[in-house]
Amino acid sequence: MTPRRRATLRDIAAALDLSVNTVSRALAGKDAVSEETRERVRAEADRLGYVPNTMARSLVLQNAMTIGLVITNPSNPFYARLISAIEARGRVHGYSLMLMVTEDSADNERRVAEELMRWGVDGVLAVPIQHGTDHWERLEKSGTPVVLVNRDLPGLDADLVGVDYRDSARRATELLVASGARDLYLMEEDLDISPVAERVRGFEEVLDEHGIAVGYDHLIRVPTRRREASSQPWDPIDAYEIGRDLAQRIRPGSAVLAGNDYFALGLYRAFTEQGLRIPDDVAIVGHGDHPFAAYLAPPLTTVRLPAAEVGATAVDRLLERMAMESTVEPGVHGRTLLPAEVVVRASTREVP
Amino acid sequence: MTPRRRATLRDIAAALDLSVNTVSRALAGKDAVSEETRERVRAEADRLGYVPNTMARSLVLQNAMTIGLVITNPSNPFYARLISAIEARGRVHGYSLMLMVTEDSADNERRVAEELMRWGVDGVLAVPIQHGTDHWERLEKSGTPVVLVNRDLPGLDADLVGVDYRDSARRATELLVASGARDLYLMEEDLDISPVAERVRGFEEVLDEHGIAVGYDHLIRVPTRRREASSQPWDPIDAYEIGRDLAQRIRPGSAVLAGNDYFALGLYRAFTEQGLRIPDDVAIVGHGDHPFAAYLAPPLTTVRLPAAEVGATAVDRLLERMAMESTVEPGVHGRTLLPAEVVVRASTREVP
DNA sequence: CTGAAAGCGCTAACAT
DNA sequence: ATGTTAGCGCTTTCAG
Repeated sequence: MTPRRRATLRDIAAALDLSVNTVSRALAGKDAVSEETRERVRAEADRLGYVPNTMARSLVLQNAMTIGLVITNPSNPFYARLISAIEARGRVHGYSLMLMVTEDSADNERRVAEELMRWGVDGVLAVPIQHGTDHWERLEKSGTPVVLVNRDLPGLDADLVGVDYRDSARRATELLVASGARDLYLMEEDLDISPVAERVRGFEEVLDEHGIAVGYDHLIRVPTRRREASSQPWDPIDAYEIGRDLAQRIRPGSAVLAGNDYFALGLYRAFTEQGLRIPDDVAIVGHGDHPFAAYLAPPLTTVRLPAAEVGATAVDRLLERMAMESTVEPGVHGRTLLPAEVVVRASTREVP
Repeated sequence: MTPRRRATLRDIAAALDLSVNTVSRALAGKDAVSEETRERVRAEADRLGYVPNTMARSLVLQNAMTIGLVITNPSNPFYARLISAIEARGRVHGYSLMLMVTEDSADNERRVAEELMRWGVDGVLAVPIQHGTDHWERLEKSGTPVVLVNRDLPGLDADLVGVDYRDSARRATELLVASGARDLYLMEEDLDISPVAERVRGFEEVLDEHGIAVGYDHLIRVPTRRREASSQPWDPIDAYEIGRDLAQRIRPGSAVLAGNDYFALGLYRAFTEQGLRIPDDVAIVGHGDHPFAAYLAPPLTTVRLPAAEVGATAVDRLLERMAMESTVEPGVHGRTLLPAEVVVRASTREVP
């Protein structure tokens, strides 16, 4: 099989003794072409296995029909679902997806932002790390709208579509307090990102409202492991080790709100090993509602994140921005926070 | 901020009163340019925020510097890790990733194959479904090499990089037999794909070698749920329901080999609820070594899949094919199966 | 060392 | 209804 060159409009034109232009219009379904010609063109295109060249088309049309997605780690189930949702919604509108993975590295992020510029993608969806805004600004200034997803980036004037983590933390904390917990812990990844900050805020607000003192050790930051590419997003081992210490000094009827279900997983093991009963001795609430959450013993109460909605909404927002083109006025960017739902299962005590 | 047009070579040339050509060579680092000119060009490019236009470049160079990745579902943790690994390895070689999601739909697969042709990607990595080979063949015939990943596709003359599931099933089954199980079940998704077929083969081979009869009901096919986009890859509920029935008729000292860890998860709950003890009454082995596996009670014995290696190897193989270009001889495609490792934990009985 | 010309494959004026 | 011309941004002969 000779890997032959792809057929072009010119090939069709030559075979039919027409101009390239006519062939183009015939195939594009424009009006100024006789039905007969159109048919002949279609037939010849079929015969030649003609496939339009998107790059050439994009070059002249000045639109890439592509959106860039910058994500930290596809192995995080939330981001995996986000990718699916974004790809699906993009395709509906005829857009292809260029995927860039940063692994939470600042260098990577700069590099991929640059690469996206080179490609001239029509818009960018990004889960940003917290190291500088200039590469995103350059993108925006060159006319490529950027929509932040899940994580906010203070200092950058861009749209955001995310989850209302402050509210989810509030509701989870309320649940814990209502079920009798007076000794509450919040376990979060030691990363300076808005979802963590928002959850801390919601958590502390509720404790404050109930007049519950927040001790210096009630905010547990789990050190972020250096992770290799394609690794798991979090390793429950960290939470497990912390949980073992915690089990020693924890008082009966306390509770832990975990920033993700993997932490909860580690805590389950740590507490169980130490003879603590869930939820009688310690109540636990996770975040993410990963598939395993409902199957733990006891089933984990957790916060279900609206991944599909966030993805679809982010694409829609980006499309709106793209439609606005040059008419972008600074300062009008919106933040959309979608509500998360607390799924009550058996790792929390009944509310009387 | 006026979303100004991106600066082009021509802008630089005009500003410096040079030809576009000279600017191009200066920036490309070609020799035939004086150091002084080169410096001036660089400075002006910087000043203008010049970013080369990859599309234009690709159009003339006839290479897209892009590889297409066609995957069924990013929410499958194995595929999520594959995506990371492929993206990382591709980037090392200067390639960007165009991601297409099929959700195991034949229509989607045809559509994305077509789209990849339009883009003129330099190569394609695909986790294929089992519905026709012609769209992949068209890709190959147009000069775009295709490397199959994880799943084989009989009838298509293409390279494959995957996991040696027959071997993993063999080893898992051997372990089960060695630990005393005589009543063995294999639980697999009801999908006609090579990984399942290979595991069935390995499973039956070993039983056969040990003179253990395989009953008609020892191969449990779990019906594939119609799943929405961005959903979980498998819902443990299916395995749970089947497990409840199974618990009724299972004999002491039996064992189940599950095609994925989610099935194992459902079985854990079903068996535990029915008062069966793991591994004493039933031993269980999963596939995937998902993060939760080590944290179940008891910790799950499972097969760890070499996702990162498969991804990296697939990219390397694709790059080799791309280098061969037109010198492709049919029939020389290779199948590379990477070994998986059985991680023995506590859901299987000790081997005496 | 630099420039002029041609062309990648396609679309959009502007003819005819 | 069809053809001609021009050009998207870049690289590559080939001259000078």
